[in-house]
Amino acid sequence: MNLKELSQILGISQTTVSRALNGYPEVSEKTRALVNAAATQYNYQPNTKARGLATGKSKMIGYVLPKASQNEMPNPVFGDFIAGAAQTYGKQGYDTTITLTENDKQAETYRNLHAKRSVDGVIMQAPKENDERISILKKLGLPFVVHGRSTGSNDYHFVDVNNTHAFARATNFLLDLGHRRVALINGDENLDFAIRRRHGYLQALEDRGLEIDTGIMFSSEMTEEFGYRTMTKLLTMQSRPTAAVLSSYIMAIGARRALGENGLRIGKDFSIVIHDDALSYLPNGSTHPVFTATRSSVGEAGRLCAEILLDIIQNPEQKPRQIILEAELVVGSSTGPAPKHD
Amino acid sequence: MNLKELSQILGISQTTVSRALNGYPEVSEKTRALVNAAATQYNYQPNTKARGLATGKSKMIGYVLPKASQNEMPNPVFGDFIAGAAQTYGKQGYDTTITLTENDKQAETYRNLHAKRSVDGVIMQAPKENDERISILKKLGLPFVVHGRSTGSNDYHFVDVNNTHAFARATNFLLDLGHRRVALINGDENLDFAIRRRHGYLQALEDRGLEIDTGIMFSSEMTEEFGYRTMTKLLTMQSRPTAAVLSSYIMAIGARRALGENGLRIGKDFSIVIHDDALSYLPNGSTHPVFTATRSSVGEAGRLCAEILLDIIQNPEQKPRQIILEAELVVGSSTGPAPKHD
DNA sequence: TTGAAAGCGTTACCAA
DNA sequence: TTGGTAACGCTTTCAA
Repeated sequence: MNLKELSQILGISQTTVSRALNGYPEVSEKTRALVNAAATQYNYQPNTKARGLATGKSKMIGYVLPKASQNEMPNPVFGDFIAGAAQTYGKQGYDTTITLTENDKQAETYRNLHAKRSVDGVIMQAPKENDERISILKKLGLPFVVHGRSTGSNDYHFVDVNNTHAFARATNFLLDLGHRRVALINGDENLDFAIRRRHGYLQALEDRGLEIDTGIMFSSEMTEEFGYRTMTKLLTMQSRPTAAVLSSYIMAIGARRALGENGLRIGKDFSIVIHDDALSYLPNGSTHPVFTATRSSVGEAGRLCAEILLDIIQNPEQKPRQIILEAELVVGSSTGPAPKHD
Repeated sequence: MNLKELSQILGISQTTVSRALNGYPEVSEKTRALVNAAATQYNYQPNTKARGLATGKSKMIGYVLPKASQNEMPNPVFGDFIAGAAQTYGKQGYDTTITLTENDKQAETYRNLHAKRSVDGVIMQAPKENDERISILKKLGLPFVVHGRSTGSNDYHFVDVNNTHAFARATNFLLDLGHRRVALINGDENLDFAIRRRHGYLQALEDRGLEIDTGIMFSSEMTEEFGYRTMTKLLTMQSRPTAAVLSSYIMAIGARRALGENGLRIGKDFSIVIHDDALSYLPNGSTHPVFTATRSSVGEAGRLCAEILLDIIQNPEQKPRQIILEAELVVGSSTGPAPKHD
């Protein structure tokens, strides 16, 4: 069923039918009622492409995912993120499209997306320092919102978590318990968020005048395996740490395994604090000893990104909206005082 | 840059330019070269909507996700699934669109997607028994491939894992070790895959004439929490099982925690076999003791679904292609013989 | 308040 | 081998 057919059935011009359906005020209530009834009856829905062509808008939001991060992106974090956003889009009649691309072809992908006019705006994720994608999007004039921040430029819209603060607090939490050697098990420090987390960790140590030991600071792709290997390594050190701050729940699972294998009990022999952006697989009211976690809701971030993006699509030329969310501190049962050690 | 502008620059008609770009044979090599050069130079990309309108194809594949399954879908499994597929789409110039919808409005969403002509085909996931979505998609004439199967009808394209076999084998594996009371910790048995897994488990027990005890068979949403609670419950039973088959890795993490808290060692005091569709966060060559796992690659399934879908979009009226993948059996180090018990 | 017609950027048909 | 033109299905301008 298309407009032409519908208007013929009704014996009214396409113009009027279109106007009635789109809520133009100049349509008489009588015809509007007629038209709406018929539209419902025949389940008429305007052809997306035709409408888009006529209006110059595609009503589509793009997400570009680099293939290289297949282990990183299509994980619970990304799922939560896009789920939070999709809801907002849906309400305003926008759809979501995902494009997978080579890691080094992201810029090109954005360019093409724009050239083909297939999206009205995009969300950019996982920025690096001085991320080139930002300048390209700016040059293209394609509306975009960044999830995260890219140190280096400042005039773009973003939603980020206060990673620095979250990690400073997490580290302080352990220092307050009396720990003096606290390890850092961080995500890939090519990414901006991991750099900030590191800063927070270092800041907390420096504030107390504690010595920095890069030998107990680790950074890599956030996998269970990396958590396991790193914790195993930590435990064999001669002057071994008594606590650690971890950059994701999945790494913590690996770390926990390593502790278990070495007969160490969490909170007794070794304390950890985990930061995770999602923790979505842990339902509320969980009996899980989350140890001590700082958690940020990536779903919330996704929703905020979506709202800002739709707003700037509809009225551009706003000055950058920049939102920094505070991570929530969840104190569980398993982080005890510093064990006596060495 | 659009066709008109490009053709004016070249001093050639739009028709010819379009033909050159689309590889029509009747274009002279000279003009084709000219056109291609100019297209590259100006980064001309045909407007998706205009092309779609003219050709009647949208070059879009739809994924409809029910909100209710926010804990279920936007998880590693879904991520892997869509990542595998997106690659195939990309190669053939298709894009992917995701629509989030209320759980009970999925049928409506498919209908609208079709009415708006915004997709050429869809992938359907997580079928129930006699899933109504299948009959609706058939009625609409919208090409679709199901990831999984829906007992009840048979004339549709699908890619599924042999869940029955995987679980029969997993159970037999434990029975072969001497276990006689093997528990089942399954996913939500409203879903077809979980029903099949249950069948496989029961089959293995029946084949040996063992008694079925529904008191040690559990089914719910697959979360760590459920794994923890269930295992805890199992361990307090007076005639407690000595082994269990688990329906996902995330539940196994919870189960492992329960075992640890009760001082039981996996493979010594209690054996488990895990089935998981993804295990993507466990890199290859992992030192992780996957215990014993049967694993199926959901990425592979995603790719196959994508290939079939593109094929039936291009030439419909094929008889149903139905692929059943065998899960891989990964034997780790931690599943020991049946512990002496009671 | 309604309608005719132009226009959005392609592809595809028919002539040349 | 090339070009003019209709058609895709909608919105929007202009007239009535």
